[in-house]
Amino acid sequence: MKPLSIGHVARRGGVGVETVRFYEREGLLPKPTRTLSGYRQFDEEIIGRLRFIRRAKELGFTLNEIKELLSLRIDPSTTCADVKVRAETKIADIEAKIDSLKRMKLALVKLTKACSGRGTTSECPILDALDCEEKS
Amino acid sequence: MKPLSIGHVARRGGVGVETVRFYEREGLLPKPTRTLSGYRQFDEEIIGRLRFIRRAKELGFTLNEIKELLSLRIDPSTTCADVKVRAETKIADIEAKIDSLKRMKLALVKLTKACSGRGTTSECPILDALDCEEKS
DNA sequence: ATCGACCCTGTACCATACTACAGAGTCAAG
DNA sequence: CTTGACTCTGTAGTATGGTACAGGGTCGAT
Repeated sequence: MKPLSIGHVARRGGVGVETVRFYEREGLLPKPTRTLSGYRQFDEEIIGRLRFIRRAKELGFTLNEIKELLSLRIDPSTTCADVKVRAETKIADIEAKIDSLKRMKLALVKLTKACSGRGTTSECPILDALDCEEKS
Repeated sequence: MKPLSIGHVARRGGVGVETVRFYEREGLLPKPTRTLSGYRQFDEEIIGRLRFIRRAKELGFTLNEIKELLSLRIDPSTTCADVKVRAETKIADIEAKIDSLKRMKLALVKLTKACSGRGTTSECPILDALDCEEKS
């Protein structure tokens, strides 16, 4: 296998060159070997790793969580169950976010329903609700 | 009305002193008058404004959006309908976020269902799915 | 030999919403 | 008059996930 330049792996992994260097700094990618002139030399599997990162990001994992997933995979003593736990934790996180957003939405919907859409801002129930007079 | 110190409005508004100064810098609060020695002098209504900001944040508005809401309220030519449009836009934003999170969750649930939780990471369907072999 | 495309490091910057100082001045109570 | 609580400005740091240079060096083709 001939080594690939950073530009190559970036293109094929669907990220920018700067992003590859950023991931390397952050420990998501191993330190690659270098040519005599200092150029990074990657091999094919790094492209898979970049795609892994992209997919995990799409699933809502942060870079730190992805780093953990990657280290789980590398450590031979971890089991499939360990990975499953991470995924389940992430599902719970996502559910909590969804609930919170639903509550926000409900509150806003209530406000817009109360609002006729007519008149000036001085009689706007939306702003009034946010105002929440100190009197109370 | 006697003027209030920054510490007072911060406590009563439910935020920190630094946050009040930050909001002032960001244009969410008007520049207060000062004592001869340079201390800020707020009046009661600022506490309401701080609560307005807190509530709007809870509803998912960013500080920039809140700044707009506040300026809408101040500008006498804007109508209640203008505010309603902002609220409806925010509802649509929130719905989009919820949908995106639901898709993430679904994908993760599928993966965890495929995963027996037994065996080593080399046979983990979750990691495999993220891997997405280059062969394909 | 020269040109453009690529690569290197290091630093600074984007948005978001604060938070944490340092180092100084002020105010009110005892 | 001292002490402690409070305030001031200005700067820098937090986490997140990068992006954008500047100012160089290198590689391959012509």
